[in-house]
Amino acid sequence: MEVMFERLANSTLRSRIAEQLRDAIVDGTLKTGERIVERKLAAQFGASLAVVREAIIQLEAEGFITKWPNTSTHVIQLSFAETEKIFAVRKVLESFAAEEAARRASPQDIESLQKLFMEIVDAARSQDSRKFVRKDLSFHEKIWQITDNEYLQSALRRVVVPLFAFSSIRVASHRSFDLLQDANTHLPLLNAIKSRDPRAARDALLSALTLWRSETVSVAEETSSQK
Amino acid sequence: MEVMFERLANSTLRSRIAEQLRDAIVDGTLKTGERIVERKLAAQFGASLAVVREAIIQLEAEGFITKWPNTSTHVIQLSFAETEKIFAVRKVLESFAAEEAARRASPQDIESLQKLFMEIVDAARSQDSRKFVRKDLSFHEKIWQITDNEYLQSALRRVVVPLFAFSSIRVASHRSFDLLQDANTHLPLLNAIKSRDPRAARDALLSALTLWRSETVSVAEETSSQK
DNA sequence: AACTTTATTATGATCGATCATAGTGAGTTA
DNA sequence: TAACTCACTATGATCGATCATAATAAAGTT
Repeated sequence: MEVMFERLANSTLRSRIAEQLRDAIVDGTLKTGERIVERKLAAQFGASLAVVREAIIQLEAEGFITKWPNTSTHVIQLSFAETEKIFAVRKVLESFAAEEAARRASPQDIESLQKLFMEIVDAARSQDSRKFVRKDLSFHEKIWQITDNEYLQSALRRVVVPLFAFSSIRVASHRSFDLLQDANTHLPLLNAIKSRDPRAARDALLSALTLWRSETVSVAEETSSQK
Repeated sequence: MEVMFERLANSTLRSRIAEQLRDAIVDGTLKTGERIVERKLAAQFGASLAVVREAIIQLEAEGFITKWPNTSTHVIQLSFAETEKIFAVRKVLESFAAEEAARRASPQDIESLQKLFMEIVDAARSQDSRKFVRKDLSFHEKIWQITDNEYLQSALRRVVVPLFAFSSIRVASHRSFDLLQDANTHLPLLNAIKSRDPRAARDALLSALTLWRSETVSVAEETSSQK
């Protein structure tokens, strides 16, 4: 008899450390611009400096961390201008992803998108901002995944995910009313994908992006002033 | 008196090792799919295992190297399907970059693009395939750089540069006739940017891409058969 | 002979220690 | 007081050694 087992957790120590750090940055546990001290992290993880450094180097290449050689290491800090540039790229990439997703989504895909959407709404209702940001990101990542194009996914991850580090700041400072409203900005996109309409998906994504952009940019302006 | 000095070369050992490896992969010195043994590299570079590993991890995140945890490390090997996916993303990203470059190119930018184009032609004439590939890539990178959008640049690097590892295979196996012809496929794009016509730049890029795609894909088909 | 089990080895993963740099602050000189 | 020099310290960069895994070869079992 063939029993099904869950895939084992990320094998190497490095990848697990990288994952934890990435999550912490995305959900705001590690704040934008915050200094990272390799030795401290190593002590916290109970791991050697070497693995932690390897994880950090990986995250640097993924765009979450900035290293100043021989000086210091920080969580990325996006300026206003940088945020604008990211959104310019995001527009191009994610609208393509939305189109593709609308073309290729299977019933299961749509089901799990639907589920993720409801989890976003739940998180909004319960004012759990960390969960909100994580589910929000999961929703987007699911769309990227539906495209079945790993390169599109990885480019989007590289470019878009760091933005969520800002989201978590914004989101944490708002009231539940705003969260719910924000959650609902995902609905038109979800519906367009449901009805497998690439054009509509593209349009829905683009108009939602305009909204998200202005929200994010305003946070970037505030935080960048603290140098 | 104030003397001008050149910026010193890449500071850290790791970054220099990463750079050398990247170049070697791009110009075909390290072949597609080839196994990489960390210890051997460390010995060759006269450096410790740790730094070499750090460089490798960085290059993995950049898409040049694949690590099989606890098993082995290889230069990327793109399958036919993967190449197709990359070109789908490249189309979206690089056409945007071409547009932007046409909008923003300064006279100096255009001059150095022109220069790079001539260097491509030179390399083609002298049948120096390594140089050809490197200059070809430099030409594209220059365009990306003109966009003044680091995120667009890094996404393009991540997605497109690994393709050049294939180019070097293709290019090395052809006769000079083809190299020259290939060099000239860049001309319409150059001209469109020169005349600052975003629309034309986009079109030129897209039609050249169709060509490059079919060339690259054919190599991917050959090499992927070797497992 | 075919198949399983057990050394052996190659090599990736991790560690603890050391080196090197850049920022800090005490001391020194003008 | 200001500016410069020089330890000192924090911490990133690098190293050499060891651990752990997976592929391979050898030995054993049926």
